[in-house]
Amino acid sequence: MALHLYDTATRAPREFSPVRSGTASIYVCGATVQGVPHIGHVRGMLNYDVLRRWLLHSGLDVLLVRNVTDIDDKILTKAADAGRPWWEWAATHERAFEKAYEDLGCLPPSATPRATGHVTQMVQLMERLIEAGHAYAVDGDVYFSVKSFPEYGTLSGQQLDEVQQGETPTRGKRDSRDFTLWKSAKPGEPSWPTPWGDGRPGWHLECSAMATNYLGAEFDIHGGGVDLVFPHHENERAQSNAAGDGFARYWLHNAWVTMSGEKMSKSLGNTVAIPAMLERYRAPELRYYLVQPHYRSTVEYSEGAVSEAAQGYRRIEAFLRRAESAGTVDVGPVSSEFAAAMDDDLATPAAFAVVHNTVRDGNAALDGGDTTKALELAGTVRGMTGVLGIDPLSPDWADGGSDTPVRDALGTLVEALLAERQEARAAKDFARADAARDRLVAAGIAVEDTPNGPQWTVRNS
RNA sequence: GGUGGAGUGGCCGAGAGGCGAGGCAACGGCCUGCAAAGCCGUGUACACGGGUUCGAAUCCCGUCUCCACCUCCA
Repeated sequence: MALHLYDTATRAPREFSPVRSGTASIYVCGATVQGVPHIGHVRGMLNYDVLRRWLLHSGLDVLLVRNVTDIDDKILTKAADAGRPWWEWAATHERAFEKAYEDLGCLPPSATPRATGHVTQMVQLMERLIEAGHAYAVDGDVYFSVKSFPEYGTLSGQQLDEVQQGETPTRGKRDSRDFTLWKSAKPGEPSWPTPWGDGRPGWHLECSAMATNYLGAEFDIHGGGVDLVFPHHENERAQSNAAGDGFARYWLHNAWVTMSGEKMSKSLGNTVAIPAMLERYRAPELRYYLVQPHYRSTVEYSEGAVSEAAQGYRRIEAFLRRAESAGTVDVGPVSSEFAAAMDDDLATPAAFAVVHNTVRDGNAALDGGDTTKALELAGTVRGMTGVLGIDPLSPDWADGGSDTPVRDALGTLVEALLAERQEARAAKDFARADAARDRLVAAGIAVEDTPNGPQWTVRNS
């Protein structure tokens, strides 16, 4: 079975076949860098990271472009409120987003273009649109003429006559539904020169210009959150197709993270910031939580659900650690059930079920002394969790070197207490043995007796 | 008003006409000095009311509730 992806434009899964054989090109709408990343932002990007890993695993070369909207009304407003330069505000939050993505194991994009760096491409696109009669300039503003493009609305299923019109009708528009490509300069705001006067980019235009600049006039996949379907992606598609570009062949949209049933968003103030989450959970645990549900299903955030997910991750991790003490665990091939699940529109819930079934079989093999089989199963678990980006044995999650002296010191102390406990156990002085274990547990260290002697781990939550 | 999505066992979360995904929690068993981990076992859930069918959580009709987009949003 070949990979099928659900395409918003056709409302059905379609077999994936790339424009250029051997290469998959993906454009994902990245963040408007105006604030701190929350788990909703990251959830979407994680979904595309899993898609990318699966495409890579399938033998394709993958180009993934994730843009940065670094100029926008909100950035200007918030920076002004904070008394900071707009460009500094944007750069600061861009770094915060980059860090969150990186911390959670997103592979680095092929490019992360910023809107402010692509004004030339935007001007060129507007020139083409104006020439073709799809756009017009009025007093320094440039608008896209919605009526000039009959297919407008087909991506989102909106009927043009039913589209509610914006509350603030801009004068100069020929039709109130026309959308802004370029905004004329206002006093005190940053601006760039164009043939129609100084101004700054409209949101929709920048994505069209950047996507085609890096991926070509026609590329494979355009992704983003469901909220972007209309108007953002509808507008992008209209602009680019009207200008004669084939643009995206598949439109993917990920669902929300909600909290108490409502969309997590800055305006509602119900966000859970990534840095705060990473203080309480390890990155792969949080990633497990966000990647296990299907990408088109809403995830209802709750503290309990995250810690349950963390438990699930630890089950996989514990199996691989057990296997490691029995022999070398190399990354192996994924199972056919896993591949079938991933090919079915990235059915990660089914893929996780396969992983857990394999873990169970692997644990049973270890219990039964069948080391060869156990190591083989552990290898496939690594292969599968690698595709999901949560391989517990991946160097990505290894502790940094900075706290190595601390760990060594801790290890020495723990080993000393464990030695004392072993001594007491050997002497059948179980009260003293348990006292030693209790001291460790109280300090947050779990002790497990294994055929290879006692093992200890720091329990961080 | 238009468009799209959702209501599943104690919890999370899949599935989509028949054989109870998977995880977490719980209980029993094995193992263990005791634990922990692991393995084995235990659950008849699909918003409500009708209908179709040998058979429905899955199809049809109706009802209720919730969410999202149409303004910035992953």
